[in-house]
Amino acid sequence: MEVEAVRRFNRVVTQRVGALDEAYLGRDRPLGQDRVLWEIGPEGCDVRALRARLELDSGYLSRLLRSLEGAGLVRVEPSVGDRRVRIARLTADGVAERELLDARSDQLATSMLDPLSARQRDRLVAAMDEVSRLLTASLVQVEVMDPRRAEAQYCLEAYFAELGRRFDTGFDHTRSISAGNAELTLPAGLLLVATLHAEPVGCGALKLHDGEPAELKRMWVSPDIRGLGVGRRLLQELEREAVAHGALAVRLETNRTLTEAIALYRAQGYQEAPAFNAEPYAHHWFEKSLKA
Amino acid sequence: MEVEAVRRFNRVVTQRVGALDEAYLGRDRPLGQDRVLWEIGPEGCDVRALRARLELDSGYLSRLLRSLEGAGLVRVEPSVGDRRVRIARLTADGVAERELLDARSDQLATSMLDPLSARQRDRLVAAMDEVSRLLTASLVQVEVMDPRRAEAQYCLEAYFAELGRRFDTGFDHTRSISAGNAELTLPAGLLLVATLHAEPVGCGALKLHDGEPAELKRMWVSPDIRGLGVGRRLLQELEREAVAHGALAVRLETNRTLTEAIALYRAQGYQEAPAFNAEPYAHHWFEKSLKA
DNA sequence: TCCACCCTCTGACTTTAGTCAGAGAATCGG
DNA sequence: CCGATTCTCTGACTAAAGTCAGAGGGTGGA
Repeated sequence: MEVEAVRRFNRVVTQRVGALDEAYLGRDRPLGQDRVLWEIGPEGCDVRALRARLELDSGYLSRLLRSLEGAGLVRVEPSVGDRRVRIARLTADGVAERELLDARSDQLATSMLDPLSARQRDRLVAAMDEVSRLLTASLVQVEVMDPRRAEAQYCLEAYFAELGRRFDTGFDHTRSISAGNAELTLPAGLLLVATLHAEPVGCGALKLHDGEPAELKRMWVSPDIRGLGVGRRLLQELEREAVAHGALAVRLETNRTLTEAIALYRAQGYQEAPAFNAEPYAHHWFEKSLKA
Repeated sequence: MEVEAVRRFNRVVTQRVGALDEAYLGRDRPLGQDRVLWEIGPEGCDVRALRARLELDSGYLSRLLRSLEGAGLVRVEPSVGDRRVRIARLTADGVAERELLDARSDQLATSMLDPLSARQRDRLVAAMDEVSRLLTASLVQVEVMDPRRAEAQYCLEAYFAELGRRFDTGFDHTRSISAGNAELTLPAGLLLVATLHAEPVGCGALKLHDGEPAELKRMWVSPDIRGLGVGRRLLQELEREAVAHGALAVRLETNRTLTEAIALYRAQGYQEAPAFNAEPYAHHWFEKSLKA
């Protein structure tokens, strides 16, 4: 049974990784401090970002930083731009401690591989990779988002930038058919954004036309997480939304350089169709019926 | 790099499993209490065993049990056989709570699979299985052990019992060539025992003969963990020990029904040889040179 | 300039986890 | 039956983790 296997996995892994984590890391220092030390990184990091990434209470984090400062591992100084924000930086000692943590993490990893034969090692590493990838994939959340929000804007800009890089002709969005913020807000349309750890990693939009097929726009997935099925999920969610808003079909146009996207559309049942608009950057037009 | 992959795995998994563990379990009750509640099980369990399995301080465990008793989830009563020992049993409420925990663990597992496509799910489950298996394998420890210790005796008895079941003729160890406790203690010989979480899961022994090949005896691996390479590890360790004690070769006899063992010997470079003793239960004799 | 809001910090808590030293019953071996 | 040992429990701690309220500077828009 699938659930059984997952539970067995959870048990074995938390036991193994958890136990070793404690054995190797956080020996001299409480684990909380180590996590902060690690997260600050060699470049330094402002306190606000630390709090967000580690999900710590501001009072608690402040205290942890105070301890690290006391130990001479960290300096906290006001940011230059906004003097409410403070930036934590590692001292030379702090950098050294962090490297020690790094080395210990390596040891930990090695200790998991050591007792195995070369062949088992290869298989374990491959399986771990697979698990990492797929668990990451399962952490991605897809939701309807106001296109004016920062995460949405980030995706749209990344999308345009990528088109600019990939199209033979470059890309000037003022020449292309529009899909502005208003057009991507209900009832005119909507924007889906995929996030991973609250960071935007993909998007896809729909323009709704009463009685006409819905138009699919702005499909983009961050290069960092391609191959995890996020594009497929966005597409399926968009189709669900289209149906929910009364569309009987979806259609879209795309550029010949976007080969993964074209493959995705075909795999999801989209049929190549004659041009239904005059998008100057398009080479292919697709359509899919959404009738049950 | 292998170590990189393992570290990425550790990071992703502790984040994912750890975060969800806390979200789903231990909501009403501290996690320590939940672990105890779970470990007691529907049958009840004596306090000593709980302490060993959860590796808890006796005072601490006692307090946890007191809290659970206070909440009406657990009854602790003296054992009938030995009245120093006390047995913890779940009350009706306790059983219900434990089932709730169980259901939550299932939900947790489901929430990991849910966002994935059927194909990704299959791959994730397969990879998790592989990781569970191989991490379990890497937790197995092999060490020289006094054959009189309980773990050693457990293995030897399990070994005899299995021979009894598998040999066409049954097995009476008084008719077989001996390898008693004294013969498996240095300098006459030695016994290796493999343990997983301090429980014996396999063994293998060596009888040393000055100037003659060492004799390999008592190779056994618990059915629960076959296929994890523990047999191979035992065999390799035995060969190392044989070399360390001056043997230039190892030899062994075996019964035709022990097909996995025979395959293992062949795979590890053992050559079938003429009978070097009159073991009544043997059909095959193997030998391997240990010269560098 | 004023006011609302941000960001970080301190002080004053609570809860969880865990350790250590015995006390007090029960058992076992001789 | 005695003494050593085993098992569990209580009391008295400590450390880590985390929460909450509010103080006190800083910023940015009306």
